[in-house]
Amino acid sequence: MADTQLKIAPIGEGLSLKARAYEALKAAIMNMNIYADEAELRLDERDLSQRFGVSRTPLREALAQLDQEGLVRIVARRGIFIVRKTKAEILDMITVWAALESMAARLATEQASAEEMAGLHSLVDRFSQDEIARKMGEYSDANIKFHQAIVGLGKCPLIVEMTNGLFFHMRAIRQRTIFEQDRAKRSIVDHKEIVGALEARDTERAERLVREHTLRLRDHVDRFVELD
Amino acid sequence: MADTQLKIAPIGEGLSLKARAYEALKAAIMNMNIYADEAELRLDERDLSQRFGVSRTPLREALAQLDQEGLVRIVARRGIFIVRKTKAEILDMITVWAALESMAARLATEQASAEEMAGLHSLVDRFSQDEIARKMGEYSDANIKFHQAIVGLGKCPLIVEMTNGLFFHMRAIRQRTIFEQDRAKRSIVDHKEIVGALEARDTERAERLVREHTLRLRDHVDRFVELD
DNA sequence: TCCTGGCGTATGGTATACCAGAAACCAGCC
DNA sequence: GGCTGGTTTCTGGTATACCATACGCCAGGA
Repeated sequence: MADTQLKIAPIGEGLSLKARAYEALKAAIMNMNIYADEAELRLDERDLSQRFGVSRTPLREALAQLDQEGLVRIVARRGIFIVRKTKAEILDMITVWAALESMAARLATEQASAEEMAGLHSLVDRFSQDEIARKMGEYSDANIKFHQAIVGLGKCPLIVEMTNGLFFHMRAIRQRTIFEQDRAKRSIVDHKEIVGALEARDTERAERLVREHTLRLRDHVDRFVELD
Repeated sequence: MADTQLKIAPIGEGLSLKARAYEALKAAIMNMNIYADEAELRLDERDLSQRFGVSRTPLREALAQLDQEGLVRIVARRGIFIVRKTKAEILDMITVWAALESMAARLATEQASAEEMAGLHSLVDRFSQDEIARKMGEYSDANIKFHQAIVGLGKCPLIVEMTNGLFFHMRAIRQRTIFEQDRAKRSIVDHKEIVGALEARDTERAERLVREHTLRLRDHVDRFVELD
């Protein structure tokens, strides 16, 4: 299996301009704090096409895709606007997330190997409670990684894809760190319980714990996060 | 509240060519039995643009959208192909459906009014068991309507939107009537139980019944439907 | 001062021409 | 006869010019 084959270097990026524009725009929107008051929520096709150095055509296709995904809204002859999710929409996304991840947990108890479970276990252990206070910043990422890991163990590509979309939209909110804050402590406990249920192959319990955990986050956001 | 206002007729279709092309293509694909052996799965931009009487630009945007939704697959310099879902993908869609609808049922027990529940009840009663044998053709539609009704009662627009997308993809398979067939009888019983749990506001039970009902369909498809 | 209507401008929508790569086809050599 | 190389053609990708409309500006009149 040694590389007797000649591996040609990837000359171009290999991606279409549309795809590159899409990724660039997505990244740009993600790295922008769209909830800041002074945020410029309006985009201009011609301006962007100049800055990217491509024509409007591939750019428009990329924007159309972002529009369909709900990141921007294109209004004919008015402009293209970066979408600020309403609180209700955020809550709905968390609800769907709960539904999908709990189903993934259910599947994981039937599909995942012992090794995969072990990997999950270590992911939780790495963040023992006392570390949290110091690593609060990192926690949010680790938290998402944990949930994505569970989703992955469900072995259902569609669920993975859909939750990735949801997580992306959430990242915009993450700026408002209130999101987890003093929920971190509780989360760790929840996560340990969840891993326990998964490893015990307790389907019903794993599903229930995951659902309740995420729905609790939903209630938390509902009560303490102010958007709109 | 009488109409003292002058209601102006909608002069044009009001829709962009892109939107119209999208709808037309979607309808065309839906009405086509893409699983027939002789089905022409290849589309041509130039040919379509001539037949629709619009230029390639709006057509391409419509196709790009269909591509993103998974109805077609665009391959650079190769062609545009109508997608035949694999069996694994169908099963995954049913799994997600189960996850979303069971969550909707959960929400419905908390959100839906008594009147709405009654509406659901009548929907089931209209299809008593003995009628089924005769109306087998209609059953599939009624079945989907029932499930959509439950999803609607959850009052979560995102779940509604997502399940609609899933149902659309399923319709292509419906041709192969095996889908329900001798499951109709069992379905009616299940549906009545589900309505019962919803009306009793038994959150956990409603969720469980809906999930199990749909996962049973999943297993049925897994065992008896042959695709690919 | 405020309303009104014309008109210019900005912006997304559409049409069209051209580009580049892949596949099919064909001629020619071994 | 079959493989090889070029060449043609078909197809999606990209660039660009033009179109149509929503909005703002401004002059004019009540």
